[in-house]
Amino acid sequence: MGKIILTQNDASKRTPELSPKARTVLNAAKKVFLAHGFSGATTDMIQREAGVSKSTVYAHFANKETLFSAVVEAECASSSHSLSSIQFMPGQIRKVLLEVAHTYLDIVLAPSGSALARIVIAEVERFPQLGDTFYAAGPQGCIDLVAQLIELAIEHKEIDAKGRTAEELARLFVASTRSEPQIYLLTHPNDPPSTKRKQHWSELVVDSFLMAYT
Amino acid sequence: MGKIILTQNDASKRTPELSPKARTVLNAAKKVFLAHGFSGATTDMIQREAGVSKSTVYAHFANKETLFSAVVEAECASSSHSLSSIQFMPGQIRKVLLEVAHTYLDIVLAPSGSALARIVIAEVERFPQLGDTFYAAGPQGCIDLVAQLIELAIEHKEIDAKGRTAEELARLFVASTRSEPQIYLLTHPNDPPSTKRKQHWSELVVDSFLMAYT
DNA sequence: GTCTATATGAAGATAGAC
DNA sequence: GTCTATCTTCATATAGAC
Repeated sequence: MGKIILTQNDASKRTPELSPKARTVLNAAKKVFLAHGFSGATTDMIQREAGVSKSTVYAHFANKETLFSAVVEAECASSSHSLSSIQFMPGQIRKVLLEVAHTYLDIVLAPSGSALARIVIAEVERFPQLGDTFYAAGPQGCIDLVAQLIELAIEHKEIDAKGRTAEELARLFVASTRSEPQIYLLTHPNDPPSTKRKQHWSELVVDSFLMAYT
Repeated sequence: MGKIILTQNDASKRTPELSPKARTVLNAAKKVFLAHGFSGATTDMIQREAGVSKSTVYAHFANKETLFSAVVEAECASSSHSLSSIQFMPGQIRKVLLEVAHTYLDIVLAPSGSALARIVIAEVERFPQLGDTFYAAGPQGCIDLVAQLIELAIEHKEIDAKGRTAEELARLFVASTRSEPQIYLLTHPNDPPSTKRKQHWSELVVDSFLMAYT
């Protein structure tokens, strides 16, 4: 938990010097970039959305690339926040894993989550470091959390790793949870899954995982 | 098997009237679009790559959008071809599933496979039908194959579906296989997984699946 | 059908006044 | 710092000759 609070401090300390106008520009840029991607977005759109002039944008951010990176990094930092509150509960491993699956799917499948994945995947060759930032904050962050939960469950004899490491099991669990709903949404932006579908998928994943490793 | 041959016929019949010049343009466009995406690619690049003039491009394809769609559809049609040769073998379910996993990962993680996924994900809002085409040819095509294999395995008592349908199990298996290596590669284009890593992941996925459903 | 040359429009970035 | 007006570049698409 201490770790989690430190992460939050890092995030808010990363951009403490942003003036109100700069924040207005950043919020407008977030909206425009998430909706249209890097190439599809224009500085005119951002300028209009922010209600400022073109040169105000360039007064606070050197160019379009800098602004894009700032938007993506801010989104990555804030996106997986809701996962950090999940805690291990003895004797409730199924319930805990279901909560992880629900929460992670809610992040990944939210409009902002899928838009973030879409623009990072689209632009990672132009902005290589954004791939690291996204993967670390998203998939790897969730894997680390689940690995900790699984280690505790192994100690409590609620999970039998069958010779695998907790990290391997976590990687498999998180991948299974995310994969199918995410690729479907990324290829069908106008057909988001219903709550019922998300629940059904989470149960399939968790029950299959526990059948293998109990 | 008859079904597979029909699919091949459809694919080759879809563009039978393409003149040599048009095919030259299409191949050049494939190379340029897969490397730079839709917005990043310019008709100048395609023109130069094909060794023709600008108006030759427009003589065969109405505009940049039409050319892009043609490229993506051709790639989708040809990409998952190697999966179709996999057949059920009694008493060898682990071996068969490992072969599916290896083959599917080879497709998904190949340079052309990941580039295809990248540009479809990036441009699906501009070209909604390409999302359908990609998902049907890729993930869903693999799910259908695995569902058939699992049905046969259930008949042979090599798999116990535990109340689930073969389609659900196939969806889970295919998703687990693809997810982690794919999202890693899509966010780290210059760090493709080694053969050893692919093999290790395939074994983790297949063994976990069989532990749950045997 | 194919080429060269060009029209047209859009978008990133800047100059100069306040 | 902020604005209006403009510069410059570049990409799609077309016109007209062969």
